[in-house]
Amino acid sequence: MTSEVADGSAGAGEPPRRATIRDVATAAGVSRSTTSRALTGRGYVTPSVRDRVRKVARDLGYVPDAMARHLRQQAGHSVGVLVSDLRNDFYASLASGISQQARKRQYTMMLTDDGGSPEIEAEAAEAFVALRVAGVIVTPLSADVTDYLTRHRIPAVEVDRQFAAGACDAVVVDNAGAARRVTSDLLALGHRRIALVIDETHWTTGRDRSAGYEGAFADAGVPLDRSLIVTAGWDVGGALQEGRTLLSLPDRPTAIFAANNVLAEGVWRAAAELRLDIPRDLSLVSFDDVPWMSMVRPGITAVAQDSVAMGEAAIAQLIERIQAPSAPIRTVMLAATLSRRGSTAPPS
Amino acid sequence: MTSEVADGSAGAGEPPRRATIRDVATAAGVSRSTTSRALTGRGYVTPSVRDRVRKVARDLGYVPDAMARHLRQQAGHSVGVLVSDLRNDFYASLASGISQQARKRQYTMMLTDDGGSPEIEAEAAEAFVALRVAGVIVTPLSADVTDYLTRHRIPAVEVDRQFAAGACDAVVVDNAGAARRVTSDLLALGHRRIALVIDETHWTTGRDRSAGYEGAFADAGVPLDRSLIVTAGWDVGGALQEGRTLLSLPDRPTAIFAANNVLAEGVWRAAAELRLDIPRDLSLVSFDDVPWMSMVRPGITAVAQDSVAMGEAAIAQLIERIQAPSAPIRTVMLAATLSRRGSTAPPS
DNA sequence: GCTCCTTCTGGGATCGATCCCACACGGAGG
DNA sequence: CCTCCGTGTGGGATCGATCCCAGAAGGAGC
Repeated sequence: MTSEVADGSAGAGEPPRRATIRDVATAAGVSRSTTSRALTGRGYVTPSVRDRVRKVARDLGYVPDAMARHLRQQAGHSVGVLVSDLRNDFYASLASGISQQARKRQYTMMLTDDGGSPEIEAEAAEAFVALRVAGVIVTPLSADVTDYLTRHRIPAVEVDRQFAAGACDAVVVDNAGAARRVTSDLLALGHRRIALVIDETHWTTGRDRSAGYEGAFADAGVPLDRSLIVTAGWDVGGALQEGRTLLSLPDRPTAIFAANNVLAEGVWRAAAELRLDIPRDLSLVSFDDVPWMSMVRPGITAVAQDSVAMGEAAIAQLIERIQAPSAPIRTVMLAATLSRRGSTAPPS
Repeated sequence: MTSEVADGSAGAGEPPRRATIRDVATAAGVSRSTTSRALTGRGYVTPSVRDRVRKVARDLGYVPDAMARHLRQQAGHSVGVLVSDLRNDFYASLASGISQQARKRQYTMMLTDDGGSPEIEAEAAEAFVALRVAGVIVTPLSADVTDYLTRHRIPAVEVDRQFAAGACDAVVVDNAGAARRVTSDLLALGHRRIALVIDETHWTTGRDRSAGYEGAFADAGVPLDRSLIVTAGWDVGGALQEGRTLLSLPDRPTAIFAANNVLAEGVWRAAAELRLDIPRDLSLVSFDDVPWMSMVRPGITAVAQDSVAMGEAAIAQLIERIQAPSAPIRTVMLAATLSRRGSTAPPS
């Protein structure tokens, strides 16, 4: 970024073609081959020639065409990233972690936000194939994505959710363990009517988190009331709606475990609307520790996933897969930590 | 994404080359030219041939190589996006808006998060040039980026901040007007010691927001105490530190205007630490309305920028620029709205 | 003097898709 | 019968960079 672009002459009308390796070669008085060797550093070049070529390239503002290079080398140097919703703090910081690590490894990142739509997810996957990305990191909405990418020999890593278990590398947190732990804590405080507000229970994160919740009941020998497991979709509005219903029941739950930050926001807003005091009238715990949870009074106890670390782990896994395409498939499970705050108390 | 990838035969060992247009042509029994015309829809093809070619392509799982296509056409179909910090809600939803609009227009998005570092910003710009993106949308850290891109004939649009005024298209909100409005409101409530906590005051957003703040004092004929203008950097920690200092002064301000959501978070946390009651002990207003501001009690009055709309406007502007490279340069200014909540009151 | 090796350079093919151009075919019109 | 035009198809050049290979130049060793 330090040098000037070649600009023909001072006039204004000339076609402002961008400098190619041919221009550099001509200006330096050597062949294209030599120029290429001088710039990439691969192969023999006399030092003096190398320096001259490099200087000329800089003076011309030459930037090699990544398209042409990758076409020839049959391997791109970008990673595709496909997340569900950038406006959700969790995905945003995941993307942020991936972006930083990718850059450190000299990869550029192509990011798409599928908004939870499988059609858009499929389109994005096709775009990644067309662009010949080196690999893809995805928070999948179905098993199709990684299946499709794998058929096209593009390494893929599933993050957060895991659909193609055993068929694709993955980086997840210990959803079941963390869910069991927070539920056990609520049971130990004396709660019995503990609701689970969750997006869905058939897929991976939802399945594991609800399994952990159920497991805690089993551990404690407390019978489970399945009517307290409510699926609330993927937006704050839905969770708000479900929260209102749940908290208006004659025998409303004394505690709620919200399975992610969006659901927690909805439930929290519902409780605020109904003027329920946390934790006196309601204990609330959440998955995904996001900033607002330590700002509201009382703070919300939450399972913290280190999303930046997840992004890093995903990139690391992807790079290994690119370098060793036939190494055994691996699932990395990260531990989750618990941020205890003031949103839980014994039932009154 | 519906079809299978060609897989030679049932065996395992064959080199799994990906299908090219040549394979499609051979399988359909026509030439590459005809195949290209059939698939792109440009030029004459007999309908029966067209359909046959398309079917063959689908059966083979053929996905055209975007690298090769763009190399030939000398024009990429991705837009580069460069934002400061994805973990900040404002930039994340900006990116989200851009992503959605870009996809609608059949562009893919290359996103980089520069973390506030001009070096990374410069690197990213160079990567965009190398990738021959069709255009770039950037929240600039210096005038260099758009200058560099412009020299390389890559259309660029500055969003949020504006460095290269007059040299580059831009989409901004009415920072000065909105800042003046909220400051006037505070003055009208009777506040006189109103602090401004801001990231910096020399660049565009900071300059305009502080100009609005100062303008309101001038309008009201109230003298300004410049010691109450504090620059607090770009992270929550810095703002927290400055907030502590400011709020521990013997004659501490009765109101604070935080110039963005990160600064507001820091100030809010400082006030909470010092057990100051909002709005009784301190009135607080902010720029950037993010979810937590409507969750804490009382809610924080904030200037709301519609970041999704900003993203849309930026893409629209960029596409126009791509289509008309020499049209007059334009700055689009969006209005900001005010979300009034309970965080302000007359000084006690 | 001859071979052999190392160092260095340039020519041309290559990646995959597009697109210009030449040409073939068949029917209409003079 | 010959030309002209519209329709449809294939051959080959092209985009920009890389890389294989041939070969030149120069020094060492026998």
